[in-house]
This record gives sequence, structure tokens and C-alpha cells, in this order.
Amino acid sequence: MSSGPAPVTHATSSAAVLDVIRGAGIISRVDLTRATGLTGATISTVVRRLIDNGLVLETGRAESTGGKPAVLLSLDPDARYAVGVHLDHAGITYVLANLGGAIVGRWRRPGAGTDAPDVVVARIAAEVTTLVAQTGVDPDRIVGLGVVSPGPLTGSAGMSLTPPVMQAWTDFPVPEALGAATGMPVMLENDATAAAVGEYWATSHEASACFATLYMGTGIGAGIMANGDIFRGASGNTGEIGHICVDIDGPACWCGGQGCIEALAGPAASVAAARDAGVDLPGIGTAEDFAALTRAALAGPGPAADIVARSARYVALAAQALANILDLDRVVLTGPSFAYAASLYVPAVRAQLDRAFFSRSSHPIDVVISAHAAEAAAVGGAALVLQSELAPRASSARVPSRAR
Amino acid sequence: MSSGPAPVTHATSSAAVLDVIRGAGIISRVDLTRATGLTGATISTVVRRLIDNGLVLETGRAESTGGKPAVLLSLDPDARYAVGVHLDHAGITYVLANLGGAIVGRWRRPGAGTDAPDVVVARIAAEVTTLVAQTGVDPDRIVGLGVVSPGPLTGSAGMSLTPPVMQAWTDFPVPEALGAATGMPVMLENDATAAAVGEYWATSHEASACFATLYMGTGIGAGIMANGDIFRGASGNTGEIGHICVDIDGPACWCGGQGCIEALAGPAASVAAARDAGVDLPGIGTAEDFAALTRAALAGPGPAADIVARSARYVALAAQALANILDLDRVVLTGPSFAYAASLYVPAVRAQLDRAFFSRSSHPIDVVISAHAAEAAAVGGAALVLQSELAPRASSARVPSRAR
DNA sequence: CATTCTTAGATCGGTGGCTAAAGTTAGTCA
DNA sequence: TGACTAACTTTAGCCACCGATCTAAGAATG
Repeated sequence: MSSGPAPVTHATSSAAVLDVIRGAGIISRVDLTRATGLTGATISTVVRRLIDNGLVLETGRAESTGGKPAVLLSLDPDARYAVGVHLDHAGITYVLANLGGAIVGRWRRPGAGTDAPDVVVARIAAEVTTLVAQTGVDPDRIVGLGVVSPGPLTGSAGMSLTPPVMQAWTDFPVPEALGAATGMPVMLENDATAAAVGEYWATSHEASACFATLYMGTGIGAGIMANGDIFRGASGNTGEIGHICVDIDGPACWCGGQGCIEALAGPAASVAAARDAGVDLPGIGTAEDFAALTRAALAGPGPAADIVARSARYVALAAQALANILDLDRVVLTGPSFAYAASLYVPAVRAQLDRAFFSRSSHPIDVVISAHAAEAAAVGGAALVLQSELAPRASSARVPSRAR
Repeated sequence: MSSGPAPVTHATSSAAVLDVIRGAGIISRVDLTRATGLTGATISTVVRRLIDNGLVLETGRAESTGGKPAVLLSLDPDARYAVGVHLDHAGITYVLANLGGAIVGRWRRPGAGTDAPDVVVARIAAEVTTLVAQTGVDPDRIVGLGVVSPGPLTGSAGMSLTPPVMQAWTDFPVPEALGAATGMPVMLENDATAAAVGEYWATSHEASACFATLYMGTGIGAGIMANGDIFRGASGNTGEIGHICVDIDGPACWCGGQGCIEALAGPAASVAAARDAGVDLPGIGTAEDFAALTRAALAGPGPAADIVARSARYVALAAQALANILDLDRVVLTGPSFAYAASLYVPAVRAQLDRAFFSRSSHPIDVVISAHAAEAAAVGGAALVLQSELAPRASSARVPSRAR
């Protein structure tokens, strides 16, 4: 592919200013000084540079407050794009997102299956090229590619603890291989964390200082962001909420624990319980079966509704544990399994947090469903690249592998 | 009091360098360049400034590795001190700590009782002066005072959600009042978080990128640090682990939830269970009763041992939830209730994490008892001030109220 | 309508942290 | 004793940022 976009800036504060502009949506230079703590002089030069780079536009004037009216600034959403790839056994989802986190192109293709990693990587590179060509976006404006995969990852070295079906991917250097194949910076992240970044980029983020996504795909995980930074923990495997215990005498889980959320309330567990209860399910795969289960639950009372309600009760406990430990002000339910079941889960989580979130007297806690629940991981992959290229933070540095 | 120590530096990186020196214990300038990423030139000038300020000493030479041998640097532990005050209903604990986090003076006095806050504040100021005088430490070397109190706090405005016995303190501006009374910068923090900072300062911290204290006093809480920063969440009330649910059908808790850890395994719950089981307890207060209970448990098998073992089992689940959500590499048990019961709790927590910590394949997780469990909160208060005065980070900024 | 006030923003000189590159110091090794 | 090496130190210069000052553009006043 091409040489990529021109280097945006090499400044430290440009990124912070850009992030504030994006978070605010529309903001004047004066308000930027207040938001960043920088002086007017600095903001003036930084903004000029951002405008010169085509990232920021002057989009109007504010009402006068007694003197010269302020000039309003906003991001040019089409200034840059990023590709998000959600790599899963069942299917690969591609998304082309702009600076506002909006989807401008999407494509769903067959999954990795049993193909060898290098074959899949070559396919992905080709499919990315096709997607970009179809949407007509200038390839020079694409800042990179974010690959998202379920389960914990280890650094840039590949995946570990992968689900058995993707065993061949263990220790395969996905970012390096894809970077070489596409000529773009590539980042790798797990689904829940990527979804959190996607949520951050798609929303004006003054709303939230510290939030988490509750991501339900085939498993359950959480992605955590605090003050615009991904919270990564000791090895980048935070949010493994599927294996916290909510019932000390609960059933054993494959992880070695007992009464884990995933074993009690995960899609696989719910589907198994539904089958035992005689609910009619297609039986093609957990994702499809769970979708069928939620449709049955939405249709009215019965065993399907009971099973989903029970799952929601446990998921609500997970949300409560997250909120109490992390002092969240927002919980976003997302991922394919919540895409159609939002109305069954959101009220349960909200009710539990109203009842037992410890800091509710200091601040309320929002519980919402993501706007792009079904494609949250892919959108997150794209957002991850935007975040690292345009608003890098010291602490969340995870060096993207740059080809060449 | 006096004008306080001379301004240490107003540089940005001095703090980072100082922090690395402290964490390493003894380190050369070359190794500082590797650890900080700064050039030798920068390290040279920064170190010279730290030496001029009396914070750092040249304490020897390393073996030559083929050229000029490196000069070894270390903190002068007696260059600065800080006072920690653990303010509790039952007693006030004072600690004078040096830069190494070591205790150089301690004092325990009767608690706040039902006295009015301003009376107690005046008493604290007087007692701090007495302690400092008795230890013979130069008052100019004291950088400030950290006040630690149980329960969630709201900003610098005082405490909220205070235990009923300290209701009068709600919204009382402790930092401002004590700052005015002592002339020192004053910071306020909850016990678990302060204990985490204390642990950070008392240990060489390369060992741990992301750890939490599990603090058990009369309640149970956690303090979280990641990459040398306190993790504060949306409102500074992280780690409210006492009210996460580990038994969906467990007993109701005063917080509104069900099956909360604190209701199942907190000292008060254990003491109540022991009394029901006929264990002989003094009955003066939860702290004393719990100490008696652990003594009985240590003496051998019986109802006391069973009750403590049950508590340990639940505490281990809390540790597991923390570790899985935060991806910790270290858990420190601390607080007065663990001071004597360490040998009963540490193995249980360690075993549970060995069994079910999700990322154990990426990295092991240390479980240890704090060296100063009994005075962890007071030591933490002192460390908090050292941290904010000597190694401030952007993200953990909590402006200390400076008198005058 | 001219004057004055207020606020937004640009420009300019200066400060300070940082770097690269060259110099100095203090060891080892033949 | 003289290379060689590695640990600092010094120096010149870059760049982000700031304070001060200047210009632009509207509001309020008479």
C-alpha cells in the first residue's frame, strides 16, 4: 500500500488538545485553554498546526459574550480513517471508521476456520484493500489497522490462552505479519478493551471519567478506561470478569474456579440450560443459539425468559463488582450477545447498581447499551489505532508495529 | 510551624528520577538513563540538582565494566520526613516516616470519640508538634501531613458516608482546618488507598507494576496502584470490595446488596458468628474481639478456627475478583485485622489465586502480608504526602491544601 | 456615530527541559 | 606507559510553553 498519512505532529500537547476537541465535539480556543490548562498562546499555535494538518476545522462562531465572538473548532471527521478487524473463528468483521468513530464501510466475511495463520493474514490484507477501494476513501488517510480477537493477548507476540479452535494462532505474530502484508501500523487488542476504546471515540467523553464496557460475545469480559486511558494492569489482561465468583458453592468452571459468572450466566451456559429446559434452538453455534434464545425470551414468559433473566441477574452482579472496585460512572453493555438482548439485561444491571453501587451517593452511574453492539469489537479496533496515532498517552503506550 | 522545606524542584522529570532511585534503592546514573529513557546529559543535571537539594547521596562506586566505574546513588532517607495520622473512632495513630517509608516515630492516642471536629483538629496539631519534638527531627524537613480515615471520602471537602459514630465529621473540611492549624500541606485519604501508597514507598517497586492492598480494619477495602499511580476511578472511591457479592443468595447487607463480602467475612461478621458459636470474647469492641478470635483460631482447631477459615475463604474470593479485574501482579494483605491473622489468611488467598487467577500463565501473583500491617494506614498517610511532594504524577494529582 | 469596554486570538521574546555531540575522568589491559 | 573503554560532564541548540503585548471584532454608552 502507500506511504500512509503524513506525520500528524510530533508534539506532546497536540495529542491532548486534539483529544479534548474530539471529546467536546465543538469547542473554541478559549475553552481549550480552560480544558487543557495551557495558555492561549500555546493553544493558538497548536490549533494552527492541527488546522494545517487538516485534522481540525473552523466551523463557525459562538455568540459574543461581551467581546469578540469565539471561533468554533471541530474535528474534520473525514481527515483520517482507521480499519478495524474483528478476527473470530466464526467470521471476520471489517469496519472502516472515521475520526468520529462513525462507520463508513463494513464487511463480513467467513472466519479463520482451520486455515493456517499466514493464509488468513494474506486474506485479511487483500480484503482490507478491497474494502478501502469500495468505500472510495483515500488510502493515504488511513492511519492503521486494529485487529481484535477474543481472549487475553500477550503483548504483540500474538495470542495466548486462545480458545481451542484457534490453537494454531498461539504465539503467531499477528501485528508483525499483518503490518508487513498491508504496510500499515497494526495493533492487536482483546475484544472487551477494544470495545471500550470504540465507545470512547464514539461518544463525547466529558460524560465519563471512568467507565467500563461489559462485552458479551461467546464469553464475558470487561474493558476499562479511566481518564481517557486504557487501564491495562500488569500484563494487559484486565477485565477478566467472566471468572470472578458470584456463588461460592456454584458449579465448577474450566478455569479452575467455582461459581464463575461465565459458567453461570455466559451465553454457552444459558444455551445449555435452555436446551435442557426444552427451548427450541437451531444448534448451529453458541452465537446463533443465544440469539434464538433471546428472541424466545423477548416473545414472552416461559423457560427462555427465565433463563435470560437469571443470566441478567448474574451479569448485574459482575457489573456491581466492576463498579465498586473501579468506581465507575458508566457501564456500557456491548458485544454481539447484547446486541439483541439489551432490553433484557440493561434494566437488571441498572436496578442492581441503583440498589448496591457503593458510591451512588457521590455520583450516579449510567447504564447504557452501545450504539454498535454487534460490531463493537471491530469499531474498537479502528478506534484503538486512532487513539494511538492521534491521542497517545504515556501510560497506555503499546507500540504499534510499523511496517518498514 | 516554620516555612517548611525549600522547594525541592519545579521540574517535571526530577520527580520521575527520584522515584526510580527510590524504587531501585541503589542505582547509578547510567542505569537511570536506561530506566527513565532520558539521556545521560539530562540525568547528570537532574541528579546534580537532587544532590544539591540534599535528597540524594553518592554512596559508593560500582565495579568497573571496562571503563570508568559508575558512581552509585541512593536516597538520603533522612532528607525529608512526613507525618501520617490515622484518625479513627477508637484511637488516633501518629507516625513519623522518612523517605524510605521507615517509621522513625510513632504515638497512639485516644480517638476522636464524640468531640467536635475542631477540637479534635486542634488536639491533632498539638500532638503532631509534640511527636516531632520528641523524635528530634528538624521540622523544616517535614514535607506535610497525611490524614487517613476509614471509608469513602469526598475530595478535600471532608468525609461522606462516614460511619455513624463519626457523623459529625461529614463535610467538615479536615485538610483545610489541619493545614491552617499546623502550617503544613495536608492530604486526606481512605485507609486502604493510603496503605497501598505506604506499601509502595516501603518496598522496592520494580517488583510490581500493578498491585492492590486488601485492607481489613473494621470493614474491608482495597487500595489500587498501577505503574506508581494511585488508581482513583471517577470519584476517588475505588476498591470498595467489601460490598461485592460472592453469594447471590447470601445474607442482606446494610449497603442494600446481598451476600456482600463484608457481611460474610468482615471482622464484625466473624465476631458475631463466633459469639453465636460460644467462643469467649472480651466484648469491648470489634477490633479487640476480632484479635481475640484470631488468637483462639491460632491456638488450634475448633469453632474459632472454622470461622476464621470461612472468612479467609471469602476474602480469597475478593482477592480473586480484584486480581482478575485489575490484572494484579501482587496482593498485599494489611490493616490491623490482618496484623495477627496473616498466617490464617495468606495461604487461603494464595491457594485461591493459584487455582483461579486468570492470567497466572502470563505472570505469577505475589501474596504477602505487609511489614507494618497494624500501622499501615498511618504509614500510608505519610507516604501519600511524600508521593505528592516528591514524585507527583499528572493523573494522581489531588491538590494538597497548603496553609497560607 | 464615535468612544470605550470586553473578550478572542495572534505574535514575540524568553525560559527551561531535553538532546546530540564533544570533552573529561577514571578505571582495565597489554 | 599508552591504548581502550565506559561513566559522567559540558556545551550548543532545539522546541514546547509562558507572559506580555498587540490586533480583531463585537457590545455598551452617550
